[in-house]
Amino acid sequence: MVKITDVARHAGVSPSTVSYALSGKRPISEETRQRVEAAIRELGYRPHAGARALASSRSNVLALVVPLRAGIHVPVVMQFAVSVVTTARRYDHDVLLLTQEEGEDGLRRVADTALVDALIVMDVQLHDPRLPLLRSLERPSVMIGFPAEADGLTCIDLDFKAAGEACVEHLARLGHRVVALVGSPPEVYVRQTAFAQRVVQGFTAAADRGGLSSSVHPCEATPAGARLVAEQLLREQPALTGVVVHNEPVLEPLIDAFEQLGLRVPGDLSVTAICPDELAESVRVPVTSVPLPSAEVGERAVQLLMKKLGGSAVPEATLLPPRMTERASTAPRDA
Amino acid sequence: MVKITDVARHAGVSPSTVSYALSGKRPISEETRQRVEAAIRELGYRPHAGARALASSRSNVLALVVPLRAGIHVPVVMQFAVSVVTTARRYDHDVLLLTQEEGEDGLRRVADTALVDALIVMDVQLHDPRLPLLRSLERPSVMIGFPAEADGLTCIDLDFKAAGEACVEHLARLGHRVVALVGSPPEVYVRQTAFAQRVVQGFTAAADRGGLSSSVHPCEATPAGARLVAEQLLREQPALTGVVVHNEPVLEPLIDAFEQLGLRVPGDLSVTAICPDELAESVRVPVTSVPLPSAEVGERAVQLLMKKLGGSAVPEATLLPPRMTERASTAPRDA
DNA sequence: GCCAGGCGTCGAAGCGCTTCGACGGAGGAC
DNA sequence: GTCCTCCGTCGAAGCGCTTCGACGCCTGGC
Repeated sequence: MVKITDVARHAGVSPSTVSYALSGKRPISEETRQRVEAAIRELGYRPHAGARALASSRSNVLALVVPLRAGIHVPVVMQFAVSVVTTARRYDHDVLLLTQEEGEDGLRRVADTALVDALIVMDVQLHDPRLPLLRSLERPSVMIGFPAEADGLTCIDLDFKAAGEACVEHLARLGHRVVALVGSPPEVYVRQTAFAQRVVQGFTAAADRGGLSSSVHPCEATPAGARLVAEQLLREQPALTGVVVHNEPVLEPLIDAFEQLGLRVPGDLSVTAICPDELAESVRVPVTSVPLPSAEVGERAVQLLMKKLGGSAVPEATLLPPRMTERASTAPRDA
Repeated sequence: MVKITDVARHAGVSPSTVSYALSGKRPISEETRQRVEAAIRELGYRPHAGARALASSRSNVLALVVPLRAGIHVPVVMQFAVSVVTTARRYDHDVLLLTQEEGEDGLRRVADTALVDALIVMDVQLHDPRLPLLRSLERPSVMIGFPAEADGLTCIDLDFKAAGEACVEHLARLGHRVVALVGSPPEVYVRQTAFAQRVVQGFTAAADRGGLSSSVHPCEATPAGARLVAEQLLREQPALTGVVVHNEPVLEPLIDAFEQLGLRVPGDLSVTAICPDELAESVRVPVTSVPLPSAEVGERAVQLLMKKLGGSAVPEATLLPPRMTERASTAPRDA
């Protein structure tokens, strides 16, 4: 193994000079830097991560806790993860993967052993048990999602409440008076997953404000679940003309089910969704949607963490505004 | 931060004794061990990962390279990842997440900096450019998937060839004489992704052996792609009665398309798939399938790595035999 | 009763890097 | 010309842990 002393000898300088040339923490003359860089290249030098972590008390590794529970859409999780890793690399950091299963112990472990410098936590619940832990940790963290009480913590997410509102307002603008939200599976609400709750809040608030009649329907993430909800809606809400879907796997099956029950989209029923653009576009009837900008959220989460690691203050809450794309699934009522 | 010397002082022993009590690498009297453990608990001691890595030249971290290219089924990737993380934790290891995008440089980096002790690589191609790199690395690795030439490397995967054969043989046993394989999107074959190729080999070999007439059809991973292939099959293979699907997202849409074209499953057409059990079970007509045992593959991959890290020899190739589950989508021809 | 051998523990020497204080020399201010 | 400053570099001291050799003591064999 080639080490920093080898590089130093080869370049005719001291090890500390090599270190400073690498980190830029002290000025090094152009000429010396060149020699050092040449030596590094010729010898194929790679600083030892452990030694570096020990001496600098920085591991340049971030922890990412991914959810693996029922009811969350896996591709979205993966998009987050990839975006986090990619962004972290831009800041010369790596990403350690933790599963929800490891729970609080896992967080504490990687933080206390100095395996990681900072943490990103996904799938936050309104009253998440990890909140006090994150507050007590001596390392910065960012949560993707908003708990009920976020004092002293840093959170970022799509503004799901505004997204719910945007969907309803879009439907209201088109003249719809009776709307329904087809949401996540029941267990997601039972767990009080923050983002699901906020969609409901926004949906309901906007409907009330606009004087619309509204109802909320959890839905199993299967085609069968979709059919069930479609039938139920038809039965219980015959005047229904607008639907908001916040449940990725169910979007296409639900539209199929409506059509099989004789409701044309958007002729009889306008449908909007909160889901990735790819999904919205790939459905037979492209769906007017508010995408969850996972790539942006992941990137911004890492950037927040980097700022915190750099000692800067960051806003406690970052809510990304929803951006709706109109597609073929919504139309004016009585059009 | 509490360190090993604090623990030692508190327990009235030397630091090395604490270390040996923790690692078990030398005998320690029961009584001393108790005192050490008590001290650790009382002080909340956590060994510093970097220091440990530096002194022992073991980081207790594994690298996992996940694919993020088009045409691979994301939930399956996630299952692998979770299984790898979970198993690694059982062996007191953590997992560093690398994306395919980082490529060979990323592998070399984490290996050379001693950030990780060993590597797991997914989505192997027949002529994978990372092969020579993995051979040259001084750290053990395991590939999930089989390249064309695996000499000197360790590979594990479902025996996709046998899986393809099993599907055909099952159909042949039921009396079907004309079969088709609906496969992955074209780009997967263009890239020569190993597992996709092997399914084709097994499918074709078994069909030839059994004197069946067979054809292979790549398929875009969208409902539209499924419809296209269904129509094409109907047109070009009117005598077709058996289909093997190896393309998760397309399974349900394909069956829908067949039924809309007037073919009943399994009445007119028997369908088998290579896909996760959950998917096979969630389709309207539960599908006879060979599951990809991702959890087992991930677990075994980690175990192989642990053996290699322990200095033991391991088999170069581990092929997990396919296990078919019969469901409602297959029936005897002319039944 | 004496010596060999092993068990249990200690001390010290690193592992490879960063960082702090120091220092020589060059340049600017007066 | 002198003094001060700042730039660029060096040396040494750790960072917190593991591990190797050494050593004392207890046990057992004869």
